[in-house]
Amino acid sequence: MGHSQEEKALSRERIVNAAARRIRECGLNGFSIADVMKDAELTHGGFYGHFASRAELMAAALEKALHESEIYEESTQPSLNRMVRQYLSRTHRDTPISGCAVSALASEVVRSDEQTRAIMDAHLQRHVETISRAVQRADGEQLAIPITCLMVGALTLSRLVNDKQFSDRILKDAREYIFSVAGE
Amino acid sequence: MGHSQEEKALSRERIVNAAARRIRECGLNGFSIADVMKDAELTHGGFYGHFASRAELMAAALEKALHESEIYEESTQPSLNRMVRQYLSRTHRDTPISGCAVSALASEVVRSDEQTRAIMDAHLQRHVETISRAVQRADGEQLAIPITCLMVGALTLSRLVNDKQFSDRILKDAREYIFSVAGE
DNA sequence: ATTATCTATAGATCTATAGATAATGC
DNA sequence: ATTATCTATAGATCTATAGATAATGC
Repeated sequence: MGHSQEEKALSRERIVNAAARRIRECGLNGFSIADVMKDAELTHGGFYGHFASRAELMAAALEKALHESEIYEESTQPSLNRMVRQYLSRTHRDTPISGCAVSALASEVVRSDEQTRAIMDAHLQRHVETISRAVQRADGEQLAIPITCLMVGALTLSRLVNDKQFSDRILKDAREYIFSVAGE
Repeated sequence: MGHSQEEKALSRERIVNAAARRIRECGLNGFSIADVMKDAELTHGGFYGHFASRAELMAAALEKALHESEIYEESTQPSLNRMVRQYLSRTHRDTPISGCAVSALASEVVRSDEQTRAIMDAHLQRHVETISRAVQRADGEQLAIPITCLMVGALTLSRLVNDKQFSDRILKDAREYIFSVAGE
């Protein structure tokens, strides 16, 4: 049963973490509040002690999910090569639950409410700027958007196809193409 | 009330057409059977005279939606320039309801059932081959996948951002980039 | 006493089905 | 007589709320 304020804060964090994984695993509408609360080891009735609505949780969960896949950008400026190798890896393809939320949710967020779109929009703009700085070419600004679109598109499509060989090829062709254009 | 077999076939076509638009407008789970039947000017109880389940409609609707955005590929071999100008146009961005179903649904289909994924998968492979033939370069085969990923990614992200200027820039940078690499 | 969480449920919505109705077509 | 469609509803599921319970913290 309910305990200290400190424990409540930890409960809230568990709820947000569980939801941040669920949205990438099941999509924005592929799970219920009861599912998330079960993941967080709480009962679903307790949810509204933490959030006023499902929409409020979704906003917090999307921020969390986007921030997780953004962490490496906050350290010292990463090289484009390293970012691309990580983003277009088989490991990333096979673990969407902890991976890039843009790839996992983009086509759904397009149809979502204003707040949800604004959160992903802001993330995307920061991401394009990170790529822009990482491109070691005079025309880096012109390349940043195409490279970002290519990375997101390639990861998404590699997850879509059933044929493992073709999926591997999507990742490989995309990686090598980016290296040939903006490699070091 | 119910009439001839010919009328039934027309009813079925109206249902599939309505669903093919709905999936692109609202996503795979953003509408009910009642919504589709209303669009088709029928009552929702009559649905199961045409389909055994919602899943059966979804398969037919996805095939239809993908086929619509594929029609230009069936005519005489189109030029890459023309395909790119149409795909990465503001018109296409602003009318997802009749546009490319891959961009509208990719991240949802990744999490969908085997049949749904297989339908989009097959379409994607045909699409990559069409692009491959349209690229007028010796290394066209290596370019086809990156160009496809870039096109899908750019359209999706252009629909995501709120800032119209930034959205226009995504389309423009992606178009010009493809032209610079594989233009005629 | 306050509050974090739990149990139980109201109200809305969705898929699928049952039975009625009004056309078709032998 | 058959069948395409309609009306009505059963059963499942989901969000949100109400009231009970068992901790905390003055």
